[in-house]
Amino acid sequence: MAIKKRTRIQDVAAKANVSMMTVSRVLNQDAKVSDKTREKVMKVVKELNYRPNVSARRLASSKSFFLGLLYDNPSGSYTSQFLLSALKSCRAKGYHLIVDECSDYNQKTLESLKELIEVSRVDGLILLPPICDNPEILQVIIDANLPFIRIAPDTNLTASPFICMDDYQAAFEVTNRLIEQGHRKIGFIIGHPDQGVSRLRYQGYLDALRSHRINVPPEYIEQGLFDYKSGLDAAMNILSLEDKPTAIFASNDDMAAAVLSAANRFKLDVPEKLSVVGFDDTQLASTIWPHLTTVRQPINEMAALAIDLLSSGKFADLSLANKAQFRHVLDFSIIERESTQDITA
Amino acid sequence: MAIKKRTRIQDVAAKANVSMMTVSRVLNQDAKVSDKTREKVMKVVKELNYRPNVSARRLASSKSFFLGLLYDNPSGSYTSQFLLSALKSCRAKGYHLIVDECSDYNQKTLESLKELIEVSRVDGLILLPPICDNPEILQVIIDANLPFIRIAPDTNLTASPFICMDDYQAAFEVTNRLIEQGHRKIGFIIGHPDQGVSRLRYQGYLDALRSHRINVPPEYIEQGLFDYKSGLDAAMNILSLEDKPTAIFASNDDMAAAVLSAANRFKLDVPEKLSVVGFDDTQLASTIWPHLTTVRQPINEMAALAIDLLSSGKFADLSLANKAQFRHVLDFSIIERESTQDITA
DNA sequence: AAGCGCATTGAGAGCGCTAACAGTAAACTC
DNA sequence: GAGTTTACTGTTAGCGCTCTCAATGCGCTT
Repeated sequence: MAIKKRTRIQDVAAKANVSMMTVSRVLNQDAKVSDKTREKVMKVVKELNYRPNVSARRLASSKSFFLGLLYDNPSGSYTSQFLLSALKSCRAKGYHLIVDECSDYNQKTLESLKELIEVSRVDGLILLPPICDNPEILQVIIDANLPFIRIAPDTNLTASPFICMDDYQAAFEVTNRLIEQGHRKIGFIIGHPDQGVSRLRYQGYLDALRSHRINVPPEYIEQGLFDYKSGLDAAMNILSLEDKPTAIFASNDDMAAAVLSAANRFKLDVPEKLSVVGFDDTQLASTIWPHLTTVRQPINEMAALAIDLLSSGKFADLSLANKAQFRHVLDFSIIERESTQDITA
Repeated sequence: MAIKKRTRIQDVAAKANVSMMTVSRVLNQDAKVSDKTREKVMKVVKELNYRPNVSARRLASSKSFFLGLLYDNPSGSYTSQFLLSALKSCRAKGYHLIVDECSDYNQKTLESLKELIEVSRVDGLILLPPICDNPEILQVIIDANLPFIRIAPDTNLTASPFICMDDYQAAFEVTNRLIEQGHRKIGFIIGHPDQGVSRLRYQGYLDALRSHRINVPPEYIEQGLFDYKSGLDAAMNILSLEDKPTAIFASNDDMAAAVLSAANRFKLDVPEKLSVVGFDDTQLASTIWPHLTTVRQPINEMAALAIDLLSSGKFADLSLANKAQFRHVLDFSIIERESTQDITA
C-alpha cells in the first residue's frame, strides 16, 4: 500500500491556479489578497483538506508556532484540565505547546524561562495562577517584549491581557440559590487570605445575604486556608455551635469536602440536615459522596480563548495594545449535585 | 540588541572541522562514525550548547519526531501526572507529544486515531490504561505497524512492550507493614472486578496474611468498585461488625478516603482506633485528613521510560522485536503518612 | 499620452536539517 | 602489487514553507 502523501501548498496552488505565495498569504490572513482570489483559494483548501506543515512553516518563518505554558502547582486538577484544553486548542491551530513547571521558584526557574524565550523562541506565553502574579517572572517576559496572557491574575492588571471569571458574582449567585432553597442560616468558610479570589467570594456571599436582609452571626464565618485540614477545623467549629446553620458555603471544594467529613462526625446527614456548597468543581467534587454542589470555572473556554488571543496576533506587541481590551471575563456555571437540598417543604 | 542566533549544525561542523553530515550522524547515533570523530563532535556540541532544530529535522527526515499519547479518563490524576512527565521527557529528547483523548469510545475515536497515524505521522504511541486493552484500538495500531508502549495493560501482553509495577508485591508489602505494626485484624476492600490489578492486589493481601498464619474472617473482606461510594458502603459494612478490624486496606485511594469518612461516622479516630491504607498515591491521598498511607506508583519513571523506549528505536518494528524484552516492571514505593499507626505499644 | 502610485501577484532564494549517493584512504585478498 | 572490500566522511539535492523583491495591471494625474 502506497503511503498517502500529505497535500502540500503546491497542490493547492496548482489546483487554484495561483502561486504558492498567494496561497500562503491567504492562509496567513495578513497580506492583501483580493476577495475573489481568497475565496477561490479557500475553496480549494477545503476541497483538498489541506493543512499546512507546521515544521516547514516554522522553519521558513520568523514565527516559531510554539506557545509556552507556565504553571506552578502541578497537582491541581485545575492545572491539568487547563493543560489538556490548551493542548487541544493548540493542535487545532497548528501550534505546539511547551509546558514548563515553575514550582520551587528559584533562580533556575528564571533561567528556564529565559531559555524558553531565547532558545525555543515561543511566540507567546500563558501564565496560570499563582505564578501569573510573580513580579520577577513578569519582568523577564516584559523585557523580552513577548505577548502573554494571564489566567485569573490578582495584581498588575494592566501588564497584560488576562482571562478570569466573576468570582464575586458566582459566590453571590450560589448563595442566592441557597436562600431560594429556604436556607436562612448559612455558614461560610473564607479562602486563603493571600489570594484575591478569597476576598471576592466572601464579598459575594455577604452581599447576597444582605440583599435578602439576612443577618449572619459572626460565629457562622470561619477563616480557612483553601486546604482540607483548615476546612475541617473551620467546619468543626461551626458545627459545634448550639444553633447550627442549615447550610455551609466553603470557598473551595477541598474545604467543602472537609465540611462533609465534619458533618459525618456530627451525624448530620448531607443534604437532609446540612447543605454544603463548594467552589471550583475540581475532581474531588464528584469523587466524594454526596457529590458536591459547586461553581464550575469555565476552564476549557479559558484555555481556548488564551490560545486564540495569542495566535491571533492581536496582542503581538503589548506596549501598543489597547489596555481597555485586556479584560476577558468568562461565564461560570453553578453545578447542583447531591450536597444541597431545598428545605422549604 | 541583536537577537542571539541559535547555533546551527553548520556552526558545529565548522568548529569541529568536519562536515555537517558527520555531525548529523553523531547526533542521530545510527551511522558509523569513528570514536575519535564522535568525541570531537560531541565536545563541540557541548561547548556551543547546540540543540538541533526539531522542525528542520522533521522536515528533512522520514521521522516525524512526534509521539502520540492516548488516554481515556481525563480526570484521573494518574493521567495528568503521566502526561506532565511525558511532556517533560519529550521535550528533553526533542520530540513533541500529541495528546489525544479517547473517552466516549466510538467510531470517531478510531478516525481520530487514524488521523494521528496518517496525518500527524507520529513515530510511536503510548497507551494508558484502560484504553491500552481495547482490542479495536490495538488492531488499528498493529495494522499501521507502528511501535507502541502500553502502561499497565491487563491483556495481550505479547502485543507490545509494556510498563507496569508489581501490584501483587506492593499489596503484599503494605499488608506486611501493617502486620509489623501489630495489626492482626485487617479488613480489605477489593477493587473493580473487571480490572486485573484488583485481583493482584487482593492476592498480595491474602498471601501476606497467610505468610503470617493470620486467618481473615470473610466479613472483613468486601467487594468495591474503585469509587468513593462503593468504598463507603463497604467500609460501613466492615465497621458495623461487632468485632471490628484495627486496620482497613482499600484497593485504591478513593475507597480509602471513603473508609476515613465511615470511620468518622463511627467516631473511630484514625489512626488511633483504625489504621487506613490506600493505593495509588493520587492527589486525594494528600488532600484529605489524615493524609493517607498508600502505595505510590512510579508514574514519572514510567513516562520517562516509555518515551525512552520509543525514541530509542529499539522497538521500531514490533514484529521483529524480542517479546522477552517486552516486560518492564518498575519499583513502587510505600508512602507512610498519618492514616496508619503502630499499635504494639 | 506619458508618468505616477497603488494594489495585487509571482519568482527565486533559503530556513536547518538529513537521505542518498559519491568519494577517499586504509586494510585485506590472492 | 593490483584488485577488492571495509570504514568512514563529504557532496548534493531537496523536505514544504515564507521571505524579499520584482513584475504586472489599473486608475488617475498632469
